[in-house]
Amino acid sequence: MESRDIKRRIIEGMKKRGLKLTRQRLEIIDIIAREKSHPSASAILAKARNNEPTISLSTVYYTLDIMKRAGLIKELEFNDRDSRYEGDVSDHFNLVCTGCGKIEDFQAPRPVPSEKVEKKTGFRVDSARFEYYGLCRKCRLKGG
Amino acid sequence: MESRDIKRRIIEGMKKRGLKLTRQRLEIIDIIAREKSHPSASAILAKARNNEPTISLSTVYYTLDIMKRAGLIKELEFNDRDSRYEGDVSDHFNLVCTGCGKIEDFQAPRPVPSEKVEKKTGFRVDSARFEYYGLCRKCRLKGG
DNA sequence: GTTATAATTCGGAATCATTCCGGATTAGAG
DNA sequence: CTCTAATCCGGAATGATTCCGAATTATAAC
Repeated sequence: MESRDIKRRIIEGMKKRGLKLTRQRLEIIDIIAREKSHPSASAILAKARNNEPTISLSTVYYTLDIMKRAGLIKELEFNDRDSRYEGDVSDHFNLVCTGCGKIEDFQAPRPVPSEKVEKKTGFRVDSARFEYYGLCRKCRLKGG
Repeated sequence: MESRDIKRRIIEGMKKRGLKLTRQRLEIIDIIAREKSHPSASAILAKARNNEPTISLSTVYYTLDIMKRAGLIKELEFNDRDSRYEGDVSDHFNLVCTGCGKIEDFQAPRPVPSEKVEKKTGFRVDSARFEYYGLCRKCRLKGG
C-alpha cells in the first residue's frame, strides 16, 4: 500500500474517533506510514526527534497504544526483541529474519477464511498475524 | 496429537542432544505434553510444584529455553501477557481470545509453502506462527 | 480571536516478565 | 562408586513498557 494512503487512513481514523492530531502524533503517523522497516517504539522515537526534538518515549508509547486499539496500526510482539509496528493492517505475511532481525513483507491472501473458522469453532475473528521465521537471503549466504 | 506422543518426542529429542533428564525437566515435559491450555511459565511452575515442591522459576525458564532452541516446543509471545508454551510444534492456527485469554487450536495446513516463499524472496523458512485474534464463543455471547 | 476544558505531553518512577549470577547439587558416563 | 560438566536454585539485575501527576495544548464554542 502507498505510504500516502496509509497516512490518510490513519489521520481520518483519528478524526473520526475524536482523537487530537498533535504535532507529535502527526510526526509518528508520518514515520509509521513511510517506514517499511517495521520500526520499534524507540526507533520511532529516534526518527521523530529529528523534527520534534522534545518528544518523549511515553508519548510514543501512548500514541502507538491508541492507534493500535483503534485498529489503525498493527503491533508485532516478540519477547526477545522490542515490539515492532506497521501501518499496513491488511492481511500479509511477515518474514522475520532470526539472523539480523529484519522483517520483510510477503503478500498473500488470508489462508483460512474467518467465516470458516467461526462456523467450525464459534470463534469470531477480528485480526490476524501470519509469520514465518528463518534467515533472509543475506544472512543465509553469510552465516552458512 | 496425543499427549503421549508429544512426551516421547520431547524426551527422545533431549536424549539425542545429550541433555539431562532431571526430575524437574520430566515434570515440565509432562505438563507441556498434557496441557492443552498453552500454559505460561508461571502456570507451569505452579503445576510442577504439585509433584516437585522445590522447583524454581529459573529452572522452568531455563528448561523452556532449552526445549525451545531445540525446536521441541513452541513459544507464543505477547507483550500484554506472559509468553505461552505448547508441545504441538506442527503447523496449526492458534485462536487467541482477547476477552478471556484462552488459546484454542485450529488445524489447517501451512498456507503458503516454504519453497514458494524462498523462491520468490530468498528467505529460508524455519518455523511459522499463525494466529487469529478475536472472541471465543463464550466471550462473544457474554460480552455482547 | 478568545476562552474553557478535556485530552495530551513529558520525565521520572514503578512494574513485572524474563535473564543473569555464583555457589550447591546431581544425572549420567566410565 | 567416582568424577565432572550440566543443572538447579534463590535472589539480584535487566529492560521494555506502563503509570503518575503536573504542565501544556488541540479543539470546540463563543
